[in-house]
Amino acid sequence: MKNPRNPTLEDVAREARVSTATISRSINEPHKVAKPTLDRIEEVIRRLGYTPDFGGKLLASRRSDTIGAIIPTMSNAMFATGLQAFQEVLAVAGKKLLVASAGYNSKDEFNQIRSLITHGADALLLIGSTRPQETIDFLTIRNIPYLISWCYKDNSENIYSGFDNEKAAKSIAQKVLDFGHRKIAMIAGQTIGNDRAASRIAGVRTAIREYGNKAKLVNLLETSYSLDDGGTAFEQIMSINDPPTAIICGNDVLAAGATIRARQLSIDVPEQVSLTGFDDIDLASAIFPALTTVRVPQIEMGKMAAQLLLRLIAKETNVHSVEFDTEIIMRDSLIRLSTE
Amino acid sequence: MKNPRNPTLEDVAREARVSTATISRSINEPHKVAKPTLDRIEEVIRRLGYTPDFGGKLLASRRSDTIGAIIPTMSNAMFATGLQAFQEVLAVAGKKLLVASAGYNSKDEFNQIRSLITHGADALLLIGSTRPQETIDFLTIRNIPYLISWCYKDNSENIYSGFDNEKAAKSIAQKVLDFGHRKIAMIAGQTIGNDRAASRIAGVRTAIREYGNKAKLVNLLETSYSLDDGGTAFEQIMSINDPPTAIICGNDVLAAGATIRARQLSIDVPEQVSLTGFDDIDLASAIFPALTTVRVPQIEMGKMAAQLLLRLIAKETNVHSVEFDTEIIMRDSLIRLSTE
DNA sequence: TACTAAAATGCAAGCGCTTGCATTTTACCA
DNA sequence: TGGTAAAATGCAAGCGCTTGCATTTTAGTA
Repeated sequence: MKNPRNPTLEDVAREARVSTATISRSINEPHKVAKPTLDRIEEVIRRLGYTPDFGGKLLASRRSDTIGAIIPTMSNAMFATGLQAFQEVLAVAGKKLLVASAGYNSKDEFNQIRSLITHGADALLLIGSTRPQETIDFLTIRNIPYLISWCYKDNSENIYSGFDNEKAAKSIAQKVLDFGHRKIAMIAGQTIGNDRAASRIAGVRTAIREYGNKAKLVNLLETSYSLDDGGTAFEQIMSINDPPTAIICGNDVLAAGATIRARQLSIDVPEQVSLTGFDDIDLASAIFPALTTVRVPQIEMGKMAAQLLLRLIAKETNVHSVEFDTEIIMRDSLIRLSTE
Repeated sequence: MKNPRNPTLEDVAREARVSTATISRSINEPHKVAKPTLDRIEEVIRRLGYTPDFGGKLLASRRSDTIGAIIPTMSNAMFATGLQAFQEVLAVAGKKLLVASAGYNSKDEFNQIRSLITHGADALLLIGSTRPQETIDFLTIRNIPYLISWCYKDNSENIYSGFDNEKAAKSIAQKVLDFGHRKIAMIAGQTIGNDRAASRIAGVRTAIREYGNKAKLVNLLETSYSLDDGGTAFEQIMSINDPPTAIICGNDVLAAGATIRARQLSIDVPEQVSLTGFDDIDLASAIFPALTTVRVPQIEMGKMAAQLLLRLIAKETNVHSVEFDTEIIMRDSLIRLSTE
């Protein structure tokens, strides 16, 4: 995609009366080049408008300084925010971000992984911990450094920068139980290809089971992540005879959708039914009533992911997973049930 | 980042008893290779686990199949959504997306442009139409195909996939005027390095001026794009003696922030003051009262941007700008003023 | 069967850069 | 001033792939 011909190292070398090796070093290891030479070279580079050719550089150095990320979608503020933080840290280290999205399909993910590698990614950021053996084999055989985010497992095979979805979900469910709710429903995300959604369900289930047989998960719906889907699920849940007093939602978007639909149906949140979210995106605090939700450290997670990955690329050995804590943010959508 | 040594074209060639040229063609132009040969090659490729080396390929072909995008930030749902759509179209064409963010700083933007080119981008997606001559010169000299999105200008020098921010802002201001509002304020985004924010202000100004001297822009505040900033600006605007009856916000986030703050201050929206947003992100319909706003075709814009860019890369000649229409979405935050 | 055009394949010259090693220059010290 | 180590620079061999052109093979026709 270049012009007639862009200046090459050789052009610069000729003009600056040094060898191409020196030019290369002046760019990559300037401390190894004498100051006057450096100045002269810089002047020529500027004058000629030289920029290194990526292909040549990559071929010779076997390094693209590019990191690939495969996320479900940027449309979810959750991932977009984390990815932004991730990218900012990379940028400081002079690395670039190659983005691919795979929805929640592991077959797509594998293709995207291959494609990112084909496009030169030195390392990968992946979301979620379950994937087909084929994918894992590919990563292993090719010896590709990768890191998993948005979840955490006590699992020495992989390196994580994330949090324990199950534990977090359990904690919000316990809070709901603490507040006196016994008839509980859940609007979860689609679990196919999404282990986070599955873990969140598991967490809620565990909390309720451990509470004993007074509490019950009266309804569990899986749905896609959109405001409308959340609303539809809400409507369905509330249309039964003896509706739950609290609905735990798999994320804030679903909870927000439920909130909106509740208003349309003149169902009072939280008086008639309490609602909780998950993630703590902007939406959670913007909506009325503001969502009680689980704060997930999206930005910290993204930054840490970048830092760990950079260390992995630098061939550091003692790189370990980082687990983040989540926190329940009390707002207005969850109330204490006075009458038990 | 590769293992001891990954198989190369030569390895495959030796094993399949053909030349490297044939292997190359079997991958890139399979129709030019005889069926039996093709089969044999494919078998060897699979057996050896060969994948083309990006550096070699790029160096020889001068094409990375990678497109760079520089956006202010992915944290704004606005851009994240558009970028997601952009990326999806590219993916279908086998291109990858290299992402950089530059905030609203044109100096940063220039650096990011250089950096993306250095990292092999074949073409660029840029946001906004004003940039320093230095940047434009670089793009021109290097003959880098690029496309501008999120705005539109009648300007044959560049190719746009966007909408006219000024016109759109003017339309919402006219709507506010139509609804009987005469004392109007505006909470705008920072205009430094952000021509969209500036255009939106200009549009509002024009509408009010054209309306005649009965209407007045009583206050105009520029602020960063966050919920809190919107709230602060709102509070400031409403704290004066004779506050406006309507506040036009530069985007939905600011309007949402204003809405939240209004509730905290017990100021009734829209009874005491009407509010309008801009962009129509999820937040706009999720908040209460739902925002009357300007719908911006983020997804269509992103898709079209990708399509145009692909054609630009393919060296098509008659590639022209596409202007999208915006639409006012009437919801509840703007009411008609009964008493004039 | 001989001839020809088309299809298939091979040849080999790069593409622009990095880097280990060799050589030259500089800086410092006695 | 000569000697030495360190700093600066140069040399040149690749890195793995694409592609224009040349050559060989195949298929079709008379």
